[in-house]
Amino acid sequence: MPVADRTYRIGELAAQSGLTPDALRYYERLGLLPAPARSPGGFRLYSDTALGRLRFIKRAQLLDFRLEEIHELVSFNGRGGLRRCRRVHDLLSRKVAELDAKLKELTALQKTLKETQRQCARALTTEDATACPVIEFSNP
Amino acid sequence: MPVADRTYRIGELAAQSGLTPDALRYYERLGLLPAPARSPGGFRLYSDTALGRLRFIKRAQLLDFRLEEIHELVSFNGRGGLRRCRRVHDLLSRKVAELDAKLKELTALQKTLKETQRQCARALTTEDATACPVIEFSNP
DNA sequence: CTTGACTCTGGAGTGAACTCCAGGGTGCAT
DNA sequence: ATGCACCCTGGAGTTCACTCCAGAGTCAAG
Repeated sequence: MPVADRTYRIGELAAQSGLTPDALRYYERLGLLPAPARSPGGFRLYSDTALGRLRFIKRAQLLDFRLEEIHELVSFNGRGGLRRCRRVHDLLSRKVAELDAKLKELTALQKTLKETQRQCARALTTEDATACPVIEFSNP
Repeated sequence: MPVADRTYRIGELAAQSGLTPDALRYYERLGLLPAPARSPGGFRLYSDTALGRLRFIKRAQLLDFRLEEIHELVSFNGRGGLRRCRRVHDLLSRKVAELDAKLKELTALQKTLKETQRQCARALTTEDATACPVIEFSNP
């Protein structure tokens, strides 16, 4: 699955992942990103598995997991026993429920938003500022 | 549309809106919430239009508007002219696009999440921790 | 009136997730 | 061998959206 079997220095990995070197070091401090190999001179040398981990982190963040929760998720490695499994299960359940609710809400809001934006665009083309919708799309 | 034509003190409005008095005063400082009438002694006296505004703010927050952006939205009152209208339009366009992307991503993630959670639940009922999925749901 | 719950202001503090910095060292190309 | 871009560490600083606080005042009920 790896694209190539090479190593990255921190700046390169940062660029690949859309983060900054500082953010990567920060993740390492938090235990989210395993401490990578080092060059003789002390530079971090990442393999592309690190890239996978970073993608995972970003996706989890999109799901509104906080970094601490993500840490719990990634530090589960199959050797945590049932207690850990239960913890993971609970985290996921809660997130699934939250996400369901959020998706519903967002989908509804998106409709209103689009409608408002359309009105706004029309006001713009007719150059009639008074037709610009008063932004208080506070329906239900 | 108002439920009743009465006034609320800050604690009451806070309770109604699920916020805290501190948060309401904070919003007022930011210009998100118009400065309300005051009692002779200096207490804030809100009408229920404030409640509408607060609901608006919460919805906008759900849409990932930051408070500063929300401020831009609510300070548009139809008397800002076309420039303002354009600004609002741009904000909305950007948000609509962002939200489209986010919804797509979230919907996809939700599927993976549910699948993972299901596996996890099965591991739990069979008491087989090794069947607990390694949480690295980092597909595409 | 007194009491107790509530409110006022201005400013400091919090947590999350970074970001920036100084004062150094590394490494590769020329 | 000398630039020059990059990297190191530890710690301080930033932004966002609040939250907490002290010290003082308000107000409705009993």
